[in-house]
Amino acid sequence: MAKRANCKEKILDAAEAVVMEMGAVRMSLDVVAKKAGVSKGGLMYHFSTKKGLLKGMIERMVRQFFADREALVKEISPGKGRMLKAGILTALRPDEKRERMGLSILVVAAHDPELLKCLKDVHREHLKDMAASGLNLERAAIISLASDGLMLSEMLGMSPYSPSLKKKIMDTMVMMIEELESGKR
Amino acid sequence: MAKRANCKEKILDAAEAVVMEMGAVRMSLDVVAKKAGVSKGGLMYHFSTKKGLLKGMIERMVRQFFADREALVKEISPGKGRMLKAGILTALRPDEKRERMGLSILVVAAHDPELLKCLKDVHREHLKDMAASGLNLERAAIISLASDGLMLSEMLGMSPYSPSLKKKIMDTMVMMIEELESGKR
DNA sequence: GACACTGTACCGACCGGTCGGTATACTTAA
DNA sequence: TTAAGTATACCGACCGGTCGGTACAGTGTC
Repeated sequence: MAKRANCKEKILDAAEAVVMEMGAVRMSLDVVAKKAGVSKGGLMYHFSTKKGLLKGMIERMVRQFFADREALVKEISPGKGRMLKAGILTALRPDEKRERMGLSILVVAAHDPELLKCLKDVHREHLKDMAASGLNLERAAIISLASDGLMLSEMLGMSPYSPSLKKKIMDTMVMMIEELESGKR
Repeated sequence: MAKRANCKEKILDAAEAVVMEMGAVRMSLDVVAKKAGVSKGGLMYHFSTKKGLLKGMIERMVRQFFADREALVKEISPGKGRMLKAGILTALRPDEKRERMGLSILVVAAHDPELLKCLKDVHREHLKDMAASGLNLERAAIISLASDGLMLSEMLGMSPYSPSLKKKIMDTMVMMIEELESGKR
């Protein structure tokens, strides 16, 4: 056969869809396989354990986040806070991809929290970038954390912010980064 | 008999401990019962379904958060940002109780996300308080979100911040609230 | 025939939930 | 005083079903 270079992607998509529709604890291999339109054997061929599937989910998520940020950063005028802005705008962009990203974190956290260590590495690098950017570290971290908080709250379905207020908050975040850039504090 | 007013509490403690030790998906009724030192039947007597147990977990968590904040707010000098400060300091106080609080959110999110709606209500009320406080709403929200972000990141084990940096970040948050109070911004 | 898969049947552990039963304390009323 | 009845708290065997994982016999393509 060999026509499926994207078979793994299809399975990963299915896994996210299952989590979205049925909840994190109900993401079993059988239902993911069915959703992806492959047999259980087929799924096991690509991901030999459930842990492998979970790992595949976060790794793809991280890859996708970096790719999206990469694409966005070009549209932002240069400055010390450019990367921070791009990160926030990427994480908070209101689309289904972003929603699925949160779900991936949730399933993995529920099943095998140690797999999230790779996200810790991502955050650590992010922190290093911030420290090197010349912005006030604590204040930059707070803005970055606020973005995480908003994303995570939405993923848990407990964000009380309307889309319009969310938009205003995002604008204010960008403004605060610019204040940091100008040293105004 | 009647000596056990705290039997439910004991079970809730056990449930949190199980999540902490074994992960959210492994929190089964059998192991919670064993951990609590009661039989399965005993557990089912107090919480007739798993959903009931989960509900008990978040409800206790919310109660505890408010009680702790209530106690803390008295120690903070009056001002428009008093409640916000107390909330942040309560959510971020580094102790085991706080750690367990995050875990409760995680299990519930994994098993039955709709039970988190009560947290949405809590946040909504919090937002109303902020709007009424006279502080700049977007900026106050950002600080509050940063506190959520830090707590949630820690709960997921993906916070890259050292305790000392975390402390500095918390201090900066308090400082920013005071800037907001003085209308400097 | 080697490779890249698919489909299905199956395993044992574990899941949430039920059920019949027990022990103890309190209430009632003959 | 005591026997009967009621309510509360708890036990643990058990049920049907689901889980992650295995085994293996195909199947179409190079």
